[in-house]
Amino acid sequence: MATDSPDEKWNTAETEIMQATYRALLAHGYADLSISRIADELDKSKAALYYHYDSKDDLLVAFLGFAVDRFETTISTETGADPNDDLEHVIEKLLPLRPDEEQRQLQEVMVGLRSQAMTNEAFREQFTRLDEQIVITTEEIIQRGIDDGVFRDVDPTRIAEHIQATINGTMYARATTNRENAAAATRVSLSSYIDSELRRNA
Amino acid sequence: MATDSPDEKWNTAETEIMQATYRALLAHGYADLSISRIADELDKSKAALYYHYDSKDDLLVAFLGFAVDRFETTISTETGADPNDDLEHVIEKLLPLRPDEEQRQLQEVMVGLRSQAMTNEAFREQFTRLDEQIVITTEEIIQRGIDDGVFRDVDPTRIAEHIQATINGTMYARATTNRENAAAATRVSLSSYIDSELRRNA
DNA sequence: GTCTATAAGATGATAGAC
DNA sequence: GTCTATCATCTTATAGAC
Repeated sequence: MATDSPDEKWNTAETEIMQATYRALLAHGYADLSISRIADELDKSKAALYYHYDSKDDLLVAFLGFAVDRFETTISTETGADPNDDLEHVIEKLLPLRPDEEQRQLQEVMVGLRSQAMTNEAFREQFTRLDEQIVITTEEIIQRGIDDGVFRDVDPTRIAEHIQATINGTMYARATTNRENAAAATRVSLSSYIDSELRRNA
Repeated sequence: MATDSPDEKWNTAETEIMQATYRALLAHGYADLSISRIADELDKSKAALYYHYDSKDDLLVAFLGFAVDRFETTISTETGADPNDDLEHVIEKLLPLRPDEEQRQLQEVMVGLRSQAMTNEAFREQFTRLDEQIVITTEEIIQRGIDDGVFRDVDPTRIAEHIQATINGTMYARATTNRENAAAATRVSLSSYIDSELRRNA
C-alpha cells in the first residue's frame, strides 16, 4: 500500500475507496459486501479496485485498519485533570448514552467487521490489539486516580477488564437485539458500578 | 415445518439436517455456509434440503430456533435451594471458566449466528428473546435471594442486566480476540462483583 | 424423499485497450 | 488509472425421473 506523502497513511484514491467501502457496508452489511457493491459506491469499475488492491481480502484488511483508526481517534481523549471525568469520558465515547446516527453507524460497522475475526486471523489480531489498548487506557486512568487518592486501592487491571467486557457486551446487544432500553440501563448501571468500586465515599 | 409427533419440535429428518448444518457451520463458519456444504455434511443432495425447506433463509431461521433451544437447554437449571449457588450455576453455564470443546463450539456458532441479527429481523427477534429470558432467569434468582434475606435489597433488574452485559461481552471477546486470559479474569471478576453487590457480609 | 441435471445469476479476478 | 469484456466458479433454486 504505497502512500503519496510519508505523513499520511492513506492517499486520496485509497481514502475514497475506504469511504466507498464504508458506505457499501452500511448499505448492505458485511455478509453482502462485494467488490461490485464497493465499485458501485465508488462510481468506478471493479477493475479500478483491483488496480489498488490485489484481492478482496487485501482490501478488507486495509479497510479494517482504516476503521480501527477511526474508532481509536473517536475514543482518544486528552488526559484531563480529574480521573473521574476521564473515565466517564472514555465510557461515553465507547458507549454513548444516546448515540447519534454517525456513532450508531460506526459501531454497527465495527460489530460487523468483528464478526469476521472469528475466522480471519488478521482481523482477530486487530481486535485483540484494539481491546488491549482500550483496557490499557482505562487502567492508566484508574491507576492515576489511585495515586491521586481519588480512587480506592483496587486492582486497576481487574476493574478495567470488567468495564471493557460490560461495554463490549452492551455495544454488541445494541447491534444485535431490540433491547435499546436495556442497553441504556446498563450504561447507567456501569457508572454506578464505578461509583461503588472506585470512589472513596462509596 | 410439520412434525412427526406433537411433542417433538423436530422430526428425525429435520434433526439430521440441523445437525448437518451445525457441522457445516463449525467447519466453514457462517460466511461460507452454503446449501451445498450442508448437503455434503448431510451426505444427501441439495435438492433433498429443498424438499424440507423452501429456501436457504427458511432453513437458517429453523436452525436458529434449533440452536437457541440447545443453548437454552444448556442454561436451564433446576432451581436449587441456595440463590448463591443458582446464580453461580447460571453464570458457569453461560460462561464456563474453562470451556470444553463442545461448549466452545456452541458459543462460536451462537456468535456467528448472532452477527446475522444485525441485518436479519427474524434473527434479531430471536436474540432479543434469548437475552430477555436470560435476564429474567437471573432476576428471579436475585429476587429470591433478597426475599430469603441472603442478598441485600438491590434492584434485581439492574444487577441482572449488568451481569448479562458482562457475560455477553466476555463471550464475544472469547470468540473474536486472542485474549483468553482476559476472558478468564473477567469471569472471576464477575463473581467478585456479585459478592460485593449482593452478599450481605460484603 | 431423494436423485441428476440444469437454469439463471452473482462472485472474485484477469486480459488487454485506451 | 480506469475501462469493457470475459472467465471460471460458485450460488440459490427448480424440473422431472425414480
